[in-house]
Amino acid sequence: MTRPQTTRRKRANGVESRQRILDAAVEIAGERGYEGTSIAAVSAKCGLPASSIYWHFKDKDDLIAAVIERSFETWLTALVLPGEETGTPLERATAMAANVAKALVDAPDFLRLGLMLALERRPVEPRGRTVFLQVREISRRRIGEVIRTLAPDLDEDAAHTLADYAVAGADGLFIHREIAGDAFDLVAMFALHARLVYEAALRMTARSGG
Amino acid sequence: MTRPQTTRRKRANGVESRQRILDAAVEIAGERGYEGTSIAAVSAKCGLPASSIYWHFKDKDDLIAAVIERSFETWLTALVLPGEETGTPLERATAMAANVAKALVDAPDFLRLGLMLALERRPVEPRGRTVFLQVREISRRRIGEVIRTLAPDLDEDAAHTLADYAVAGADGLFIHREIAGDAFDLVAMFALHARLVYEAALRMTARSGG
DNA sequence: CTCCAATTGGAATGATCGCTACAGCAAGAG
DNA sequence: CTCTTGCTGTAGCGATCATTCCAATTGGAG
Repeated sequence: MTRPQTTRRKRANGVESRQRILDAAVEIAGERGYEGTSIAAVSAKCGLPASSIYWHFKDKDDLIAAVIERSFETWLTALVLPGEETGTPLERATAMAANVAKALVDAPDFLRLGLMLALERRPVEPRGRTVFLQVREISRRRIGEVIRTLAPDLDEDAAHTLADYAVAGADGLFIHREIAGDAFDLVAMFALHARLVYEAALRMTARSGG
Repeated sequence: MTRPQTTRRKRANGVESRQRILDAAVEIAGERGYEGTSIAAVSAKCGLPASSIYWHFKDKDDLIAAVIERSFETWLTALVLPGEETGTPLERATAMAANVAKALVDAPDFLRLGLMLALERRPVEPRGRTVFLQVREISRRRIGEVIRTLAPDLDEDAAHTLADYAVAGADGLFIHREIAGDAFDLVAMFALHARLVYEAALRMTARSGG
């Protein structure tokens, strides 16, 4: 169990093979969904035999979960959050939304696959679906915090509702871009979305507070 | 070809069998997606042998397309559009959105399955996906017309953008309800969505027009 | 009755499914 | 050198896949 810290990882393939398998799997799963992702197809696409896939991953469910996890990390890496001294609160909110949209354009696999899994309701839930829903829930809470920061006088229910509305809108806009293609400017639409949510928060505050 | 108009449809099953097959198929397809819908599973659920399914439908793709078409008709039947003399334009818009949401709660299969198919990008596109995208495009145009009616001075680009935003929001809110369950009040959220879009249209009109 | 068309039942097709068993090979450790 | 570990290659397991074939069955038309 004492693993040697000297740089040994060169004898066959190892880490690189795992990446190749995940690369192939994310492509096929994004095309055909959970059930449509066959081990044989992944094997053919990455050039490694099925036994290698099963050496790296326990079973198909484990593979899909790993795909979700890695594509989420890829998306997180692509996501650059702006500094805090940018301008008005509205400008900061729209800039943040625009950066999320940019990351989604650069790394769409996470949300595409996650939404596919989220819409399915099979008797035994795939682990990848659970992972996605957890990440989604965390995002929802974070958006809720941002909303409460930007509109501190908003009551709890309204902030919760607006956070739900914000994530739902993000999902919907992403899907619309997946359908409509590059012609749909996701970054601009996310900025618009952020503005509408922000203005709604202001109006709701004024209504309940005054 | 001269089909007898006397009520003969009683000898084996015919029309009823077709409905039973579609009932089973919509349930399984809504659970497991396109690839996960096996003829054997549909056969087991509806009690009819596979040969009956293939007598009624050309192949699996034809079956899924029929499922989409019928669930769309079911949704259209559940959709009651309000009369035109209800109140302010805003009230009419929110009432319309609420009715769409109610129909989605009562008949969610169409949008659930349609979005599942829409997210997939398999090399040979299922006919059901094409059907769904066409219906969706028609809806988008209709929403654009409503927006132009409610905000006649809005320029064409802004109306188009808001129509995209409206359908995307509807999709996203629907998905959020599929994930969160009955605790998420889809009708109220659709009403809120309609209000935000409406107010955005007014603001955009004021900005460009004045 | 006979005949025909509409359905169903059941069995079978070859292909593909997820997954496993196991031998082979390359390289670091002793 | 040998031994172990990490990974690949081949073959194959039983199950299930979409689809087809064809022999019943059933009720209306003649």
